[in-house]
Amino acid sequence: MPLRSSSGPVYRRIADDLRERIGRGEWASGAKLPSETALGEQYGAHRLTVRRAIEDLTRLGLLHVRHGAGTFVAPPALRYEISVDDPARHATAEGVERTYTSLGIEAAEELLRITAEDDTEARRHLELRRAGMLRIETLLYVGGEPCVVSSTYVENRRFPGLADRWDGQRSVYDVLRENYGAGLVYAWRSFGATAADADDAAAMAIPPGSPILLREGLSLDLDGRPTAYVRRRCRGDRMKFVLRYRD
Amino acid sequence: MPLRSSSGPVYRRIADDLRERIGRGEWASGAKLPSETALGEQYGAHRLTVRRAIEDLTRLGLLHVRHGAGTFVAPPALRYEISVDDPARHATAEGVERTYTSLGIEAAEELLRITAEDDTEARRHLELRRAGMLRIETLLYVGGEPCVVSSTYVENRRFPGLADRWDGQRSVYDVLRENYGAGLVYAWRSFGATAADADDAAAMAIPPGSPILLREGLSLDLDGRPTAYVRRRCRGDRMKFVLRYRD
DNA sequence: AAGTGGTCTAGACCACACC
DNA sequence: GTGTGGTCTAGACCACTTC
Repeated sequence: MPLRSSSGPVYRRIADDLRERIGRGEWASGAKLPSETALGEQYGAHRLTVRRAIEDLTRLGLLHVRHGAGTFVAPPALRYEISVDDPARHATAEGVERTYTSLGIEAAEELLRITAEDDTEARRHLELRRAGMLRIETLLYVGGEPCVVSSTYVENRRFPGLADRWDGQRSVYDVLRENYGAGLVYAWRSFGATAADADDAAAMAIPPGSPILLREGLSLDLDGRPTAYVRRRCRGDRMKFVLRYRD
Repeated sequence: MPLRSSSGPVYRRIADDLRERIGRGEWASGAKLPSETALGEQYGAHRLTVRRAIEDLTRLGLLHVRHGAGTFVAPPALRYEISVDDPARHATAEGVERTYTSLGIEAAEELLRITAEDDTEARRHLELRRAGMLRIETLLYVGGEPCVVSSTYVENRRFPGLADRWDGQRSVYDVLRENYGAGLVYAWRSFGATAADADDAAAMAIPPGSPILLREGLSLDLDGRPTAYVRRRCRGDRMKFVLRYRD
């Protein structure tokens, strides 16, 4: 099989060709591609060269690879749209889980771990003069898939015994509110993009390096004191935040 | 040199070790690492295995590779913070360039091309019953670096001769306003994450697969008719959008 | 010209999924 | 067990930067 695009490295020409063949419908959504070895024979290229093309298309979200099973055409990315438009509605910081379920999206939050771990960014935002933070890590399943890893940082001495009072069933915000009487409102949220590190990748069952939507935020207590800094890492192919100005 | 972390693939252990050595200050920010071959000898691994580790760290933004010159420790990512908090201030859709310069950030927009190219997403948002769109592609330099690739879609027949009236010096929105009297306001904007494809990578001088912050938006004319759909692809290591609720 | 990263091939072995 | 992807080595040649 001759490769059409005449210039550039072989792996790119293979990627372009695979892309076109998928676009033409040669393999339907969810269908299994030939093995890497077989594709290598088709293109007259080594398996590793084909592999490089497949890796690139995987990061772009066009393919999905399952170890031992095969390489598949990824279904069109279904992105959950989360509205962040109405400051009033979001003045009260609520848990991620509720953010989704209130939109009619099936979601469940799981507590991964609570550790005493300092983070320079968190410390800066919480305006702490000395160390001593708790990091609460949770994993959010959306539509049955692990999609969001959250790290919430709070000052340790403001929430003594927090780890023990956790039943794993309530959101971070609810626990802070109910056990410590801390009312929380958002100060700001931010949106960025980064790559999945090994931990993110393992937690969300995606290849390392996959696009991640980085969602940070700071919550204040009712006295206006910085209280909780959260850093969420969301699967880029599943999440989307929308800011509506008018209909 | 023995590798510390005892489990997992070699390339990950090398990546972890390099990360730690950078953290310890063995190489300062901007400093040049040993060549891939030399690192391979240090770790007793093949050059390609080292290379895999370097690729991962590059996507994470810790390293920066220059073909023919070497591998360098990337300076801490400087992210430009763009406020999207005040709907009133942004009611009038303005060009990207002005968004940045009004924040005191050096920015310059360059017209790449105008083509007649249909896009199903754009067509849906613009609510067009039939094909016939213009795609205006621009590249925004921020702080001297190419950081944002924008595609703006408008209905062709609403803006006849648009390509000819372009002097390349004004923003898309200004051209639409001044030449066609189209007042524009934002309807919504959205934030997502994806990977750089080959085109994005070439335009912004980043490796393919790098994290990209995807910023879409729809503008309406004063009659409330969908008029311009824009899709911006921003370097994930340079951009950050902030939504402020209160100080 | 020398050094560096970019690409490609060849072949091997391992880990996992499915039958 | 068989087939699939995941990792690793060996060695080659090319393209680019730097001198």
